[in-house]
Amino acid sequence: MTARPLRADAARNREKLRAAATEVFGERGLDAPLEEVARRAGVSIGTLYNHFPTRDALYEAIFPERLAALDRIADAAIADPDPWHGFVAFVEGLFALQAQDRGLNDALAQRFPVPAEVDEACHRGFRHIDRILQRAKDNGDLREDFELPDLATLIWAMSRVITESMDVAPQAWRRCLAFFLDGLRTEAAHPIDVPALTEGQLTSRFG
Amino acid sequence: MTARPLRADAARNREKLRAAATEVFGERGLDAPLEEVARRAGVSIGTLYNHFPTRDALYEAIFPERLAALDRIADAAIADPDPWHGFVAFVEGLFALQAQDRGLNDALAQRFPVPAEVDEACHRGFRHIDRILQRAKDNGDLREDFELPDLATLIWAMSRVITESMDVAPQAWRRCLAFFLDGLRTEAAHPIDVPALTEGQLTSRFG
DNA sequence: TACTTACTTGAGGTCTCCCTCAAGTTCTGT
DNA sequence: ACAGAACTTGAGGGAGACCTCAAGTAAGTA
Repeated sequence: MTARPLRADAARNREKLRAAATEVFGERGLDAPLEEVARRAGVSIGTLYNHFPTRDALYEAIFPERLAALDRIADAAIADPDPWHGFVAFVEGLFALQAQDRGLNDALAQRFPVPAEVDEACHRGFRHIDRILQRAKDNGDLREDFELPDLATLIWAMSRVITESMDVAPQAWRRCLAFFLDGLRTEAAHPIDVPALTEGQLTSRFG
Repeated sequence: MTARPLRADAARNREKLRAAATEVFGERGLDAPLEEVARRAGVSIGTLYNHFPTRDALYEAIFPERLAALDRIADAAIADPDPWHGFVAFVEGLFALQAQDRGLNDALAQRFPVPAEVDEACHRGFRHIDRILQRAKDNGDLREDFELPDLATLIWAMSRVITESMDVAPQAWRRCLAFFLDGLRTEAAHPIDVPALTEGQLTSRFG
């Protein structure tokens, strides 16, 4: 079970690959060619496949670190004495992360099927987030009919705004978000007759 | 200059290609393989290139019809006695079109560079739209700081929501839009400190 | 009916990315 | 210093899409 430790050069290469993957996916998104990752790591494509037999294995090596950043943002949001402010800070922090990292943007918007492990981490995070929403609702700030799946659709929405505008106006997504947030306040709410996505609908989009 | 008329079989093939392209791009988006278009038209790939030497030529053959539908929706919106209702009907009609046609969705969200002619048609449409917005603002319904470029970002946003949810919940985008619209009412408005995209920023995203 | 010209065909070259594996290289323990 | 295990290499085969062009077919005209 306990695999014997990697040889020194192998460990070095593995780390170079991880770093290169973080860079490349961050810049070009999750569909970046693996040969670019290998090239940037200064290693042959064979070595890449040696360490990470599949694309998913690379994703798994990268995402925990990113998702941890997200957790920190969520924690801060929950700790915020003002629930609405906490909620706003959370979504702004989330999207700022996405704006910095095309790969994370792709992953959160689920533009590509993502390995189970990463997916599960997102779900754990999401449950965490439920508390942020609930707190803001209980305080009368966030409209009652905004549910967790609606946050997922907001992520889809913003993910495109981010990718399309980032090169030309890196802050433009904040404006779009501001309009949206103004619609999420209790006093702005008008009844909506379309139900939220179900958990099943959210997860069934891939095989 | 006045090209002599096409031979009968050629005219038939050209039309079959147009129809197939409409179908294929509608289902699979603007990046659908041209060989699929040829296959569906029951014609060889050579013939396709014969009639439409570039992808853009195909787009140009297809979009005028679609954009005309959009114009009709805009006209109806302007004719609406209630400016806010007209505005809402316009965006709902717009996104309903996009939900029916992945290709149009791609084109309006400018997911791919689109030929100048199509682009220009969009711009003409957009100026038209300015009146819809202005009317709703003048009537005190639409917040003053919502500008034309903000509609472009809304299109980006919704285009992703549409593609991601259409297979699983074809109406889900309406819910997301409803939240957004609630943020566009005058009485929901809170000041926003990020400026709208400029015309230049909107158009400079491609070479 | 036969000829000319217009049109169609699809195999095949190119490109990009995927992934594999036999041969070569480098580390590590003795 | 050596043997052997661990690791790396990159050429190469495969898949999918792009686009071209020489050879073949069919429409229009006399």
